[in-house]
Amino acid sequence: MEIVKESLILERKGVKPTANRILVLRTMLAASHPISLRELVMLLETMDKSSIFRVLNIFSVHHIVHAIEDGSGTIKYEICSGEKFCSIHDMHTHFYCEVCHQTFCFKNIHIPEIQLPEGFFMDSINYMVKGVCAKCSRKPASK
Amino acid sequence: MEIVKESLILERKGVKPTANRILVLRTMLAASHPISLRELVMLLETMDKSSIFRVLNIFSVHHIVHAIEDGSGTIKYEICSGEKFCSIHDMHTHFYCEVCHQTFCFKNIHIPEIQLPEGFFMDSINYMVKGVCAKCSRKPASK
DNA sequence: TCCTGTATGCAATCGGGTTGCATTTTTTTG
DNA sequence: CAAAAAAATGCAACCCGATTGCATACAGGA
Repeated sequence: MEIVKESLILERKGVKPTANRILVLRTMLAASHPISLRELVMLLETMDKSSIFRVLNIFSVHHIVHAIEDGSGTIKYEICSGEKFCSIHDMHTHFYCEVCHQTFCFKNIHIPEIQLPEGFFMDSINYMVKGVCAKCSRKPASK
Repeated sequence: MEIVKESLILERKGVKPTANRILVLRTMLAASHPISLRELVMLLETMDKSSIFRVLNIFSVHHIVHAIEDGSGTIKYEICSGEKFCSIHDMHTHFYCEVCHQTFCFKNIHIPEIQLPEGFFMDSINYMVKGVCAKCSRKPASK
């Protein structure tokens, strides 16, 4: 329950730990799923959307979070798992439920690797599965 | 070089072959890469954006094209390869070049399958690799 | 304390995607 | 074949997430 846990994370990645940045990081750590800018705006009433946006950008550059596109149209952000940076082997599969519009992390399902053609260099991979999640597939029509 | 090739494709998939739809389909067949609505608007000066948009939607529903999200922020559309519909096994890997902003199809690299957790059902998969393409990696700074 | 660079909030803008509605075109029907 | 109905299209407007310009607030160093 250290108060400064977030500060340490930020400093270790070379980001000055301002109050807002700690706030964003703490909120994202508490969230159990990849989170959108919109959600963060709702959760952080004290912060402006643009400030959150800029914090997320800084976090991305410094490999504190990475963006995932789940096909919902809005970008989701997720805390990087690796200490140094996110390598392919740290990346995992994501699942987007078309019913409840939630994005799930399958942390234990790593992305299968492929062999790229000559001359192509990889920066990141996104393995997105769309469908219906366990909860929504259980209750057919709960509108 | 059959004039009615596109018509046949459309009819086989249950879509009435109007002039505009044939036009869109022909343009997409001619394009060697997944194409965005924006590109289609530029290529098809006679058609309105909303009309192209609606044609693409109809095509999607009838499995003539499918949408892929390459992480560029704009949706790309690609002709379905399968006769009947696009199954997982028809799906292939895509590559988005962060330099030239083009999306490539690796038609011969099929998406490796994963095992979903209990209760999760799959509709579609997107396997997106981001990085630098062969052409852009050859010429370092050609701005 | 003063100065400088960074961080932040506010408001405006941008752009892709989408929709409402009137018009045109096609199909159906008498 | 003409009238009526249905489908397709174009135009303009709208929605909404993402992004930026700018003025202010703040932190750290001289």
